[in-house]
Amino acid sequence: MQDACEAREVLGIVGDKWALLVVRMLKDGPRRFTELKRSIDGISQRMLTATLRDLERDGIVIRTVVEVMPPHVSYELTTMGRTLREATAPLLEWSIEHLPHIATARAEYDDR
Amino acid sequence: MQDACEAREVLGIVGDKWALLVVRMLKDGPRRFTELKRSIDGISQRMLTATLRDLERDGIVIRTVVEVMPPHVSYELTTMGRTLREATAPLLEWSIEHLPHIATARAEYDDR
DNA sequence: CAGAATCCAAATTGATACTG
DNA sequence: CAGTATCAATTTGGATTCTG
Repeated sequence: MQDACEAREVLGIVGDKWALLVVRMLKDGPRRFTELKRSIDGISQRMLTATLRDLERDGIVIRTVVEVMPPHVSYELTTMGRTLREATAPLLEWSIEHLPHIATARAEYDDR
Repeated sequence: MQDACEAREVLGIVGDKWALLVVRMLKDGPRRFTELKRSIDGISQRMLTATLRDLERDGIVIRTVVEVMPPHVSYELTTMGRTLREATAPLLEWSIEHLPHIATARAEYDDR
């Protein structure tokens, strides 16, 4: 299993509780910190900050300070970030297709 | 963002630290508990048990007690489990392709 | 607005020992 | 072999307060 190492590394990125949610929010272009905060239900500003910094560190998002009045901070996907987003698309489709089935399986399992 | 809910649910499955690693180990057919334990480096037997139970509960793996001597327990992917495995394949390819780039980005970031 | 810093509660996890 | 049970340690995360 020579690629087990790769699999684990990528899990450090996508396995993060919020990372893929943030990537998804950025798929249609740049978003501001507050926009992200508002649109990702339940995320604290602490976690959003941490998630964004990790993604920035990994070269998946770019952080830009926009010097208008009032100034704000904009985040957008890098080229690599967009390829990541594309690579996760099948997973989202899978979830939309199978989640009902999973709910059923789970309910049956819990009945026993 | 009407599918945010789906995205979050699926993260509850794939976002698990070990789940995808287990699914990957099962891609070529059934494996026994101990085989999985050995081949997934660093997993404790506690975590393997918990991960397998979650996957079983969600209808992604099947647990079978094999009544030979000595008896053992076999795990294999369900049909749905195999579709999940296929849906995660692009992500693995992505990781193999981009991980070096991520390492670079990370190193540069940390230098500052 | 976009964070940083601090504090604290809760959830995860590993190590270990035990069992049918 | 394939777990379960328990405990301790670490991590994680939320709430809150403060700042350029």
